[in-house]
Amino acid sequence: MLRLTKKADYGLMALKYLAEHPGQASLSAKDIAEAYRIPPQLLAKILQQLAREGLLQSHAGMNGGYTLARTAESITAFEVIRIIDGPLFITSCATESGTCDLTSSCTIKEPLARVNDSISEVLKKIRISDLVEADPAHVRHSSNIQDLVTIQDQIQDKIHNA
Amino acid sequence: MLRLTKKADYGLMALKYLAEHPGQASLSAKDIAEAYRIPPQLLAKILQQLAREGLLQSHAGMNGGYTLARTAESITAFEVIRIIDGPLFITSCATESGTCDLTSSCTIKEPLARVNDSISEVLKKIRISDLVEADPAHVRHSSNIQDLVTIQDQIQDKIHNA
DNA sequence: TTGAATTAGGACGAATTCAGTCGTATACTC
DNA sequence: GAGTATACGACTGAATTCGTCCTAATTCAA
Repeated sequence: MLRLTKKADYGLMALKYLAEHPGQASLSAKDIAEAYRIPPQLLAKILQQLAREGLLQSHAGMNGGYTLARTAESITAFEVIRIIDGPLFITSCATESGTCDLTSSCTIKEPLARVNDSISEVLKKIRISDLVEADPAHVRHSSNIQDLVTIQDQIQDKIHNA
Repeated sequence: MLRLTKKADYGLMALKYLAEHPGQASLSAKDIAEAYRIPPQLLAKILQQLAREGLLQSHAGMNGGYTLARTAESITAFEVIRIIDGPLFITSCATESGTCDLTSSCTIKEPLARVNDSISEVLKKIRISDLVEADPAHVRHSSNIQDLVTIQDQIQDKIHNA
């Protein structure tokens, strides 16, 4: 099925929310959880992870909470997913270095490693700021996303004409 | 983690194996399972699924087994994965039509739906025949894969120069 | 300085998904 | 009919994911 975990989803949503409310003082896990109806304690742990990895700045105590530690433009979906879900491997046997550590019997992995890379690259192009502007009515005009769509078309054409 | 299930892996491996042995009469699930040290009964079910969906031609009885129902060039990794793992959704709430069926609270989904599309496209470019020629030493010259890599570079450039 | 709000984080359990097995029926070949 | 396969549903155990609970530690403010 190749899907993100809910945690990663929640993490992206939370970062988006923070990016949407830049003026305010820090927002608590509870605030964000209520906004999206996410289990608060679960979200809390996700935010802690993101803070530990330097994506968020945390602030304990009264009126505490989280703020983005970096700009929304500089945080990619790839980073977020990687922090929350761990390294992304499409195959079940690949290692971080890119090769398969099973027996030589599995030779499928080489091309799939490339798929893996492609997915990574796509995710690296998606920034938190892209999520913010992603109002369904206007998303087609979002520059970065549009780039991806365009290039997707190029791929189509290229293969088609091959 | 965003990974394929073992079943999908096994399915791809089996198809690759069949594509590599075109001359022979049909190969049994047991034959293939032994070649890759996969649990035979598990592989059997996977092959049954693929046969049901028209990717394989099955043949019961003595000297029976499976053969590719279509050419290795015409079967894509996307199809295989979809048949085995079901529709591929990167988000946990997306529907087959592409939109999110949760409350409006989750607005992340639009851009991620595009990621989803991108991944699908990449997987559609990988054909079983690509797996066959994917000897590590020569994979870089495999035309189709090379296309992907090249286009990936184009994406890099395009974004970089934006 | 006390108390409420908040982050930090470990331990745990429930729910779901995945992997693999078993048993039985059916089809085909010899 | 015997032997070899596929077909397929039911089931179990393992792994993963999801979510909760509990207990600190931190910070602010009255």
